[in-house]
Amino acid sequence: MKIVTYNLNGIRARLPRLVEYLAEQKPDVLCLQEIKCADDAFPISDIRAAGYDGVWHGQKGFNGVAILTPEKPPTLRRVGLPGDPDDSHSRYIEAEVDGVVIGSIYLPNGNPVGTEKFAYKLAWFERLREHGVELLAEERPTVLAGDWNVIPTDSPDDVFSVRAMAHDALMQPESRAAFRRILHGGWTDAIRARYPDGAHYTFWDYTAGCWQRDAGFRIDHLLLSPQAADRLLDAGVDKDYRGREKASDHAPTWVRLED
DNA sequence: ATGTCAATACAATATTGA
Repeated sequence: MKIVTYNLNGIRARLPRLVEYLAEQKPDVLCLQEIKCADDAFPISDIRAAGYDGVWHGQKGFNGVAILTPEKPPTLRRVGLPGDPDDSHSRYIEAEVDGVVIGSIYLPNGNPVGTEKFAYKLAWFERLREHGVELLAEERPTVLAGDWNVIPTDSPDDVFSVRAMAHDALMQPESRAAFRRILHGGWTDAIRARYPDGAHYTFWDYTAGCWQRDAGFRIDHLLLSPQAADRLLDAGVDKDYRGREKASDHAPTWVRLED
């Protein structure tokens, strides 16, 4: 079972990449982020024409998440993260696929540091941790997949330049502590479980020739519950999609679980 | 600081968010 997370950076602008990915990789579950479209603008007919269906939580202009599956849509469990009824951002959707619980996450970027945006990021992180505790209590195979907007460590395996990114919200001690606190609650970072070392970047900025000089970092993560981690066969990044025409700035990142 | 991009408001460019 191949479960993928892919921050599209605009589903309409990226429709050729999306359809191509479905045809070439045939994921069993595809979690999307930054679809950047309202619910009624979601291109479901194109997705159905590609043999997939889905559930989505859109928003005009920015944010927006979805979960796609072959043939029929997954069983929707939740739209939006609990804990703040005033949160208007579309950043979380949760569904069940073949007995596996899947959350598609678009965690707030949080830049610039020291503003309300950074405070919102940390608050959202904590709400996600609390929801994760509820999910773990179910003791089921569960995957929280998405753009977590956090670079876990200073290692060159996680970030091309500590100096260049030092003041970014993705690298702040508070962001990392929030991520670690979730991991320490019992979740497994799939890429690092499969590959303790080695650069597995998932994002390369459009500016400054970052892709051409491999100036990337690792922010798209799949966190596994113990019941999912027991079934982990492989994990990786489909890096070549970043180098294609009209590419997203993220690459699809995936796990394969034993059926 | 950006060698960039997408979406929006608006009507050719500026703003926002990344």
